[in-house]
Amino acid sequence: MTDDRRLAVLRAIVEDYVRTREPVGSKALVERHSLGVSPATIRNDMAALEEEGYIAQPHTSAGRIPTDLGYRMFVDRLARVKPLSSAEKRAIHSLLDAAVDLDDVLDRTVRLLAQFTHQVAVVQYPSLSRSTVRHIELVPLAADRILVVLITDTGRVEQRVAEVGAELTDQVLADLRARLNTVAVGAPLTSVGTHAEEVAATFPADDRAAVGRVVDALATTADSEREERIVLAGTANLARSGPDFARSIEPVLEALEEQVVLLRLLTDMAADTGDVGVRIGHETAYEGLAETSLVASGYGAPGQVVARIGVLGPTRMDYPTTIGTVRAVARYLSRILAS
Amino acid sequence: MTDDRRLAVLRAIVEDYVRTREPVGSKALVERHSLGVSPATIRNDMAALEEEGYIAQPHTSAGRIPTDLGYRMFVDRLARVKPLSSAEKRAIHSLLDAAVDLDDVLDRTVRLLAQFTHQVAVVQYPSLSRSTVRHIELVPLAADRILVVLITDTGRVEQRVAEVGAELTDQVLADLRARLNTVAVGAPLTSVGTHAEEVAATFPADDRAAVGRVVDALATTADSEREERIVLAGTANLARSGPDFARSIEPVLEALEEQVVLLRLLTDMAADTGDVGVRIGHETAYEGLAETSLVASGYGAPGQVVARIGVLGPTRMDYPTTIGTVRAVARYLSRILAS
DNA sequence: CTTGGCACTCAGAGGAGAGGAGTGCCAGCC
DNA sequence: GGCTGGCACTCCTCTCCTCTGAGTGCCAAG
Repeated sequence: MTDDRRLAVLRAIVEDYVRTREPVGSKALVERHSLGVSPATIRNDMAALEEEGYIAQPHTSAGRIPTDLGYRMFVDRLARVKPLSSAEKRAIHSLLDAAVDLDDVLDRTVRLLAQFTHQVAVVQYPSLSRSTVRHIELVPLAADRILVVLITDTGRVEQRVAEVGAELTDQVLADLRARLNTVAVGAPLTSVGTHAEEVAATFPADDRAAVGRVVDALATTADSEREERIVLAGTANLARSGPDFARSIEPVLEALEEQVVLLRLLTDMAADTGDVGVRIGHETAYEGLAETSLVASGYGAPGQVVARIGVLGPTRMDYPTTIGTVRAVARYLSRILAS
Repeated sequence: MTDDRRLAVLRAIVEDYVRTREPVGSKALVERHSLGVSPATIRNDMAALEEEGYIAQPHTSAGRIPTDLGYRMFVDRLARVKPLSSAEKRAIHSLLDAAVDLDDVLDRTVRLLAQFTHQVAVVQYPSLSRSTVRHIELVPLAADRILVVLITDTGRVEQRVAEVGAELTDQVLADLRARLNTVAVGAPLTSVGTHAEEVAATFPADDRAAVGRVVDALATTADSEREERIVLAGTANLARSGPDFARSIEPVLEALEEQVVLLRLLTDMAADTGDVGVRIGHETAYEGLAETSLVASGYGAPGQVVARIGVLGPTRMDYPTTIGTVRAVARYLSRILAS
């Protein structure tokens, strides 16, 4: 028994199961794939694959189903990523090029991804922690209310209103604005807090308190942890995934609302490399996603991942196409943002 | 047969059905509610109620189920709105008071509403069309890119980047900013476009094109139609609604993604009055929501609805508590925003 | 108008049985 | 040694059937 054939069998099982959603048996396998051997031989291979944990039987006298490990093997060694159709490529171009700002780009992207993959799409906003400051603006709304606006190099615009007990003259405000920008522009957001406090310290005691409030607001705005955001689309696709997945949909919806879970997952994977990563079933280490896989990729400047996009669906998804789509969309998104 | 009793029967049917999710029969009715008559009498009433379209039978030899019309009657004439528990009131206070800005307030509100009602909660952002301008800010990002920020009296902050072909000197920009604010502050957003164009026309021809770009960006930002936003929470509650509702969940999720549908619904109802309104089943006039009801209320200054919040759930929901909750949360939200 | 009685209907539960897909194993063959 | 056909076995699934019981509509009497 050659190892090659056993892997071919595994691949065939995964492909057939993904297509039919039914356990696949030895006879059906030889019929659909030209493996050149008899069902009995395949049965031996299957027994071995089961022994090694790549496939499993729902019950005796049923065909085999890939396990998480089986999918893992498939993804790592057997799958050949499918490129996008040219119609899809055109759709990406025409849709994303028409976007007017960051919000719009990400919104269109996530919808596109959901539509292409027929699954739930996730887009993470460019992480504040890896961004640098492009500009800080202070806008007086009333004598004692200042709107603090923070603009990053990735195009994100964050704002917050600071209630500054005392009054701040336009003079002081202009001064503060100028100095903040001098110090902070180009610096990573993570350092904004300390930079800003240093600036605040140089102000006369009279204004110290009010300036402090403004600086606090700026610091919270720049606090990356709190401000991680994600956008979803295609949740209805979950319900369309078929009756076999119906049970799982509630916990998945829950996980989607608990954005924390998703964020941690996205951050964990593909943190290292910018390319597409896959988390299969239990690998997500989250109970609610035990029957779900996440295909995600970083995006941003080459070699510098600013955030991630991904697709969430049943473990029995079509990995080759999904991976291809996620990769293509991530690349195009990166290109758009770079311009 | 008195009309009173027939209505009492209808109320009993609705209440029991909502509680048990099973068709309710004449015998069970007299047992659970002290109606003082025999099952046979009730049967006559039920036949009449069915004749009038308030209840229906899933099949012969099953109990009765309220129709949309039955629920409508229940809501309009039979239900007594249930006030919030004091624990819930405390929860509202402690949670919403801790919010830091509009985004945060609405986010907390929608989560709260979902948690209280165990259904899908919707919050619409304060409509731009009914807001007035509090401030306009122009921030140069680069020589030819201007960030246009628009702040409304309802606390919304909208921004957009304008690519202004030519360069704009700080001088011109400051001038433009000052004049725009002079003209637009306090004016309704709907008039911002025309105001801004008038201002632009007064600039020297050299800058006219660049200024025009900025003004365009401002106008789109103020374009209310495009910028209606809603926030959702509790979609997982849909899946928790029980197996009888499982079929309906996919179209509902779809409707939720098609925010347009929801927006139209919200706008249509309670447009007139600020109080709680209810759309039941087919009354939503949207196929996907045929088995769903929407309970919504306006919020904002008294008599002046700036936007709406609501709850979406199976037609067989507990209307008295849901209405009570939505009303209470809407009122509290209004109070928070007024301060 | 209300009521008890009664015949009738029909969904749903439960069980029996047939069918069939799929398996594991073994003995023979290349 | 690996491959193959044959074969007995397992057990899920589907279908059909029956039976039960809740619930009804109607009627005649109170």
